[in-house]
This record gives sequence, C-alpha cells and structure tokens, in this order.
Amino acid sequence: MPSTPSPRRQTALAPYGRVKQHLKTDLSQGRWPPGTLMPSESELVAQFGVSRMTINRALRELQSEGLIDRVQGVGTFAAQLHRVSSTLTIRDLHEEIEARGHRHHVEVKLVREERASAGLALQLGLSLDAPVYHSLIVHFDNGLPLQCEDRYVNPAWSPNYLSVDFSRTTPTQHLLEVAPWWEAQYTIDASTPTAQEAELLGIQATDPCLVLVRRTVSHGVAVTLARLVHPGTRYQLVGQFSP
Amino acid sequence: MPSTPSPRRQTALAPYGRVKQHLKTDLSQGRWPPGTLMPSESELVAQFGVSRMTINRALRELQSEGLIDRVQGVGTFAAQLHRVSSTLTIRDLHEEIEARGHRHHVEVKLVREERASAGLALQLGLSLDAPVYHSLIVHFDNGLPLQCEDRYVNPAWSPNYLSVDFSRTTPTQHLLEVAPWWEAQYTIDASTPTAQEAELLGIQATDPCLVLVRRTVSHGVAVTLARLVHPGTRYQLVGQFSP
DNA sequence: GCACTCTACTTGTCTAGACAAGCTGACGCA
DNA sequence: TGCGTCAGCTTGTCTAGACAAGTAGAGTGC
Repeated sequence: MPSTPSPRRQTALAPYGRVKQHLKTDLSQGRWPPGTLMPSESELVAQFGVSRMTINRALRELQSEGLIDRVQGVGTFAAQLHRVSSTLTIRDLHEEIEARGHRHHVEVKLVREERASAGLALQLGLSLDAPVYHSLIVHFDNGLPLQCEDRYVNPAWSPNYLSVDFSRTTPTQHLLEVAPWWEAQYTIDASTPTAQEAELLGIQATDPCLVLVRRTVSHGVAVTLARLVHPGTRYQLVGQFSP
Repeated sequence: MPSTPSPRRQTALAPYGRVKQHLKTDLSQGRWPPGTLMPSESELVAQFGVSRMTINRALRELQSEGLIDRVQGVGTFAAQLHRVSSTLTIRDLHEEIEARGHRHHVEVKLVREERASAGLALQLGLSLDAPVYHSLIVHFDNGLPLQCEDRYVNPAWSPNYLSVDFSRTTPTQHLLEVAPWWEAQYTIDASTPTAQEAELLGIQATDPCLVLVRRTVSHGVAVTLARLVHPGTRYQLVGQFSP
C-alpha cells in the first residue's frame, strides 16, 4: 500500500507527501466529517502552491488508502469509515518459526495419490475419481506439534509432488515455486480436531483448535486445498488495521 | 488498494492501465522470475510509446501492490513473493448480520463503571484503580447468540458511554463516532469460553470458540479493549488474498 | 410542469521536459 | 595495487498545459 513515502530522514517531505500529511491530519482531527465535500483539486492547488498533478497524486494515494472517495464530475469526499478491513499476514510456518528463533521440523505422515471424491473434485475442478495428491504433515515448533497440514494438490500443477522431500521444503514453499502466482480464499473458524488430528497434535479431541481452510487458485485453475489445524492454546493469528 | 482501475466496461483501458496489465501478465507468466531486473522506465517508454510519467504511474502502482521492487539509481525488480499477506474484512456485527438479511438484536448484560486492574490499566494506559467503563453485551443473529462482547472503554474517549442505548447503537458504532480515527491490533485464537460466556452464548463450556481480542488506539491513546467470543460452530472469518 | 440544452465545474489522464538523488563501473592517478 | 573522481545510468518528483469525461444546475422552450 502506498504509505506516506520515503520519509527522507529529518528532511522535508516531498510536496505531494506534505499535502497528503496535511490532509490526513485534518481528516483525523474531524475537519470534513465522513461524507463531507472536501476542497477541489484547484482549491488545493491555490492553497499549497503546487501543480495540479502533485495535488492529484496526493489525493489518488489517499483514495487508494481508503481515506477519501472521489467522484468524477462531482468532487472529493471524506470516506465513510464503516468498513473495517485489516491486513493479516500469514507467513509460511517454517519461516515464522525460524523467525522466532525456534526449531522447526516436520513429520510426514502421508504422501500418496488418491482418487478425488465428489466434494474434492468440485473444489479442485477435477472430475470424479481423477487422481489427486494427498499429503498429511505435522509441523513442530521446538518439538511441540503446532500445525496439522492436511493438503490435497491438483497433479496438473505439481506432477512431481509425491517425490518432493518435505523435510526440506514445506508444501507451501514447493507450491509457491510451481505456481508463483495465485489467489486464495480462506475461512478461519474454531472447532474440535478429528480423532486423527488430535492424536497427531497430541491433544484431546475436545480441545479447541483454530482451523484455517485455504483454497488456492492460479490462473483460474485450482492448485490446492489445505486444512490447517492448530491447537488453540499454542497458536494465534495476529494482525493490525486502521479504518 | 489501487487495483487496475476504472474498467471502463468494454472500452480500452487507459494507457497506464494497459502498461500495468501487460506487466502483470508477463510477471504472472514467469517472465522476470523473482529478483530479476525488469526493463527500465525509458525502455518501457520506447516499448509502449507513452510518456515516462505514464510508465512511472504504472510502475508505482505495481510497487504499491507489492508486485515489484524499485531502487532509485539501480532499477526495477520482480518482487520476491514469499510474504503472504491478506486483507481480512471484519465488519460491524450489526451490519454483517443485516447484510445477510437476518435479524440482529442484543442483550445488554452489564454497563457500569469499574476500577482498572493492573493489567487493564496497562492495556488502556490508565493508572491503577482509575475509573473505566465496562460493558458486556450478547449479540444475536435471528435469535441465536453469535457473539459475546466483553469491552472496556477509556472514559476519556467516551464520557457518556454508560448512557448510550446499546440496543440501538452497537458499541463499535458509538466508538467509531467518538473516535473516527484509530488503529487496532488484534489476536485471533481458538479456546474454550469462560463459564459465564458459555452460559450467555448457550453453549457448553467445552465447545470451541473463536476469540478475537482487539485493542484500539486513537491518536496514540488507547480507546477500548474488547474480547469478542464466538461459538466456533456458528461463526467464521473469511477472507482472500493474493501474493 | 416538464423536458431539453448548455455551461461551468469537477475528476481522470496524458505529455514533454526538467532537475534531483542515488548507484555502478570505468578511468586515471598516486 | 589501491583510491578517488566522474560519467552515465537508474528512479523520484514536479511543472504547466492540455483534453476527455462525468455531473449538477441554470436557463430555455414547449
């Protein structure tokens, strides 16, 4: 996201940055309540003594940050702030654990070819009973099970998925290489683990778990469907946002 | 976020949009692997036959989307894609339920002034035993308890918090009015509810819950600390992202 | 009252040129 | 060899002007 740019340590901000900063401050102090018409570009040109392109860039970036709404032919308005969206960073678990200075290792419980069930075929865009790769891997943080990764992979994307050494490369890393470009939808909820998951994670079947289900699509073709189960007591998603 | 803009239904994209689209396509097809040097602005000017400002805008937006890295004096590089960040939209529960066409109502269990405990004082930036407002509200979706909202509010931000009619205005809405500008940190995890929460939500004390703890800060001053507990079987966070 | 047109204003975008700032490598000198 | 200088590249930004496209309101004619 285009944040107020290159601070230029101690030095004056670039003009467009000054304009942005000024408007941001005013907005945050309640001048122009949400929905209010703000000054037009030409008014700001006069006020700041810069060219219209400079004003325009400042306003365009504020718009991309969701702070203002602009309507061609009408004007610029302070944004309604009801939507609350946040960036949530989900890093590859291996990186995340190493970044914490902990030791990461995995146990590969299963890597094999299976036949797609009806639901799975639908999710991955395969035909019924088509071959599909299935892996079941448990990730450990300093020897403690942290994630149970149950993953189905579309063989079209990774024909050699079955022969990857997952003790060296996590499936996420591998798939990022074969499909560096993708989109994903995910759901997060809390539920209890399956009996197998409970056993693999070394927890009780009644212990709450944070379950993240993620479906990844690349160029319109499904790549993988993953169910990531974390013991609720050991794992937390963190993030931050502003309106 | 600045996505490829104004589609101009069926019409040709604006030149800067064409450049963006072209580069995006090439990037997604693996020309310029991550870290590779991409064409310079002047090369792109020659290639696309547009002015440098137009190329610059396209590149600047691609950069703000995290697709490329640019270094002054050196060049433009295809971005490393290991970081996976996503936008997660958390709307006001009232809006969310109404948007689903469901009926939303609340039961206010508690609204009162209390004295800040040590931990709470620290989180809200108050002194020990300072007055703090505490509300406990249960939100219902079509009559089914969906969220238990346990909230502490800094009286400095909302002196009349105790007299707000929360059956008409949710605390979120109210606080958005008194502090329209804020930042928040949150954690999401799965755990079991407290005995009180289980009772309020009509679930077993062993049922997994999705717990969202959010601390909101405005102008450097803590506004509120909220613990939102959802029955895991009834609530799901959804989102999507691309690298 | 109603529909139309026309004008003034808004944002959206592009251009050609300019200067600043930062990096790299070649060159020349001690 | 080692070091400093400098040319030539890069991106970062600003400018003044231009035209396009969209909107709202005033005025006009029926």
